Amino acid sequence: MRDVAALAGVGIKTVSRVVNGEPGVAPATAERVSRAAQELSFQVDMVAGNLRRTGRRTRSIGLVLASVDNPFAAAIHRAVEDVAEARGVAVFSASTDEHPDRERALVEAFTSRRVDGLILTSTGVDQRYLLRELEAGTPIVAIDRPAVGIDVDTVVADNVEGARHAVEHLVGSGHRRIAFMGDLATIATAVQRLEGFRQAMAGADIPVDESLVVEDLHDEESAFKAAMELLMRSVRPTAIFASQNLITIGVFRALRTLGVHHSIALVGFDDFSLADLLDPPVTVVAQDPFAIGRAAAERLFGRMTDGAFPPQRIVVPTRLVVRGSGEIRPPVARGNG
Amino acid sequence: MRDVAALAGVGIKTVSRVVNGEPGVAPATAERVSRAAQELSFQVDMVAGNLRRTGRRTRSIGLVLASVDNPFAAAIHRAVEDVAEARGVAVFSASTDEHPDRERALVEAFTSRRVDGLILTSTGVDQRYLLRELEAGTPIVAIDRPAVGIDVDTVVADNVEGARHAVEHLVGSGHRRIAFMGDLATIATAVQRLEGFRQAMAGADIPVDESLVVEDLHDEESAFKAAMELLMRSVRPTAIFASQNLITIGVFRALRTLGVHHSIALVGFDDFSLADLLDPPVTVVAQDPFAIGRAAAERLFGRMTDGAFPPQRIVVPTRLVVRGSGEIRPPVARGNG
DNA sequence: TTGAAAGCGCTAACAT
DNA sequence: ATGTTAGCGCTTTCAA
Repeated sequence: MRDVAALAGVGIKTVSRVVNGEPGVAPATAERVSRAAQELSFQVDMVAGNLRRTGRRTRSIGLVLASVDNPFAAAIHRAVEDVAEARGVAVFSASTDEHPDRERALVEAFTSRRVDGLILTSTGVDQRYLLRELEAGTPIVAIDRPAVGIDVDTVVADNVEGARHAVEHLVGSGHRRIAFMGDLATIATAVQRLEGFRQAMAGADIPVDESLVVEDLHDEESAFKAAMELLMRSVRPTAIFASQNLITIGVFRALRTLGVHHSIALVGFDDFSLADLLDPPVTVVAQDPFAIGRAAAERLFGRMTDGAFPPQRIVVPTRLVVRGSGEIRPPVARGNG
Repeated sequence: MRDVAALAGVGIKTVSRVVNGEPGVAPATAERVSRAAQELSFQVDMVAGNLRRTGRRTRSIGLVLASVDNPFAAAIHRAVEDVAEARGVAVFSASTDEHPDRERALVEAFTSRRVDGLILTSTGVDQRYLLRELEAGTPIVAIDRPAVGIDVDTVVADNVEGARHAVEHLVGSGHRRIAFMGDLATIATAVQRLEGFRQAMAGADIPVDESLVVEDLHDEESAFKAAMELLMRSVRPTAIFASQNLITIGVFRALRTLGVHHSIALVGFDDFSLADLLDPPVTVVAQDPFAIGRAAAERLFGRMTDGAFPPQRIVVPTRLVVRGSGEIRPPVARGNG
């Protein structure tokens, strides 16, 4: 920058003004500076600027996801990127794989790089370690799940309502023996979806058979095995509510493997690509990950300019997508099934 | 850091040594410093350190993808992250949507933040604007497609061979009227896959009917429409080779819509989730995006420690996954069909 | 093993 | 409209 200033015959601050598009430079001077910068193929060093910039901003944010390689998270990622890019902000991203230790390490990697804000999919244990950062003025937005022990903006799906809706849908088709297949109980959304399941059952005066409640699944494989086990019992469910993407697919594979995909109903939480082309097409409670990501990013940037109001909780609605698998009716009841 | 030094009663450099785990500090001193750091809840400011650090490293890299919201790119992303994380390096990521302008803007956003390296999915036009950065010592690795006009490490799939293999597979089932449905002709992989298609046809002495070669598709929608048009002609193909993920799905939807999914063969390039559960299950040439991402990241970090050998070209093999749709035989030929 | 001084390249604050 | 000076918080260099 010094060299550019020398070549253009101006002060260094003028160069700074020009390359940053700040006002208060005569067009002719600006032109001269631009030419000199071009000549020397000068590029600003934001790292140096970050050290002194107002508010100590680095124009970067950190995005902590369960895994970048996961369609739900990837859609959020894309939405966040689009909002950030429009503001000239770069995005660091990383994956926790649901490990609290990894979450902390990633957050520290980001905060030590002085990100201007953090969007976090919490692993659900305890986020009080973020208190200092929060007090220091770094905005934080929790997505998909609330953060524990800190009071921050939160953007989540209506997990309880969505799950209740799904189960009510099954009940409406006449099902009473409905199984719940859930994700890790450390994940807040998994717990909430189970709560929605219980609410729907209670609302229909159906006692929950706890042997039909399976938790701590996390991938296709474990869901497949659990569903196979469940479906090979003497008394099996007439419908299954799967609380997550990969679990839905694992359960679907089990239904197909046992040839009962046209006789046992299935509703999944979270939509997935090609669900409509399967046999039967899979009924799901669709989330809107783009809306979640966009809302989170907008909250985050909103906080940066005006941090003086209480944390908000934004609930993004879900939508039941009726496709077929969820409309299969139970076998005609004899007695009190 | 000054405060920590004061509290621990040591020099500032000693604090620096301790928090960075550098050798040459007496255990007792280190302990005292650690305690003081804890007390003041001190966290290093990497941004400040970046200004002076040897080699001007920032311990961050930039990853430019077609879109982070795309299963192929997301898998690459995850693999890159895992390699980087093990080295304490943070990853900036962003999406070009195949726009050269956006690519440049993103690359500049990253280089002005002084990333230690760049992994780039080029939009295929011209990457000579990276020459300066390259000469300045920033390692660059092109993934999925070569970069144009600069000589850098490159990690790609064996597009020509993979496509040829797919088409040979169709020819082996007796097909002669084989359609090619390709991505944007600006994308190098699309061109290479068409080349593989032509090689296979030439190898089997089958003249290519250019009316069956469709290019410039890019998403499900456009592929669906193009396939519908193709399949409603009086003389239609007996088999289709789809050169990309979303195109394969779009074509599949068209086959289903017209009820010809059991009579017209389909092979796709790039595997996708649930391909095995469709009716018929879809035969594909599977790529290995994790291997591509891992190889690219390892090349990148390799360059950082030893940049003195010529750029390498790493070709990650593909694999034909036979599932059903690609094994459908053509109707019995009468005459020279 | 430890510390003092210099300075990375920029931006802020304050002249002019 | 433009320039000057100080200093961001660290790491480097070099001396003790």
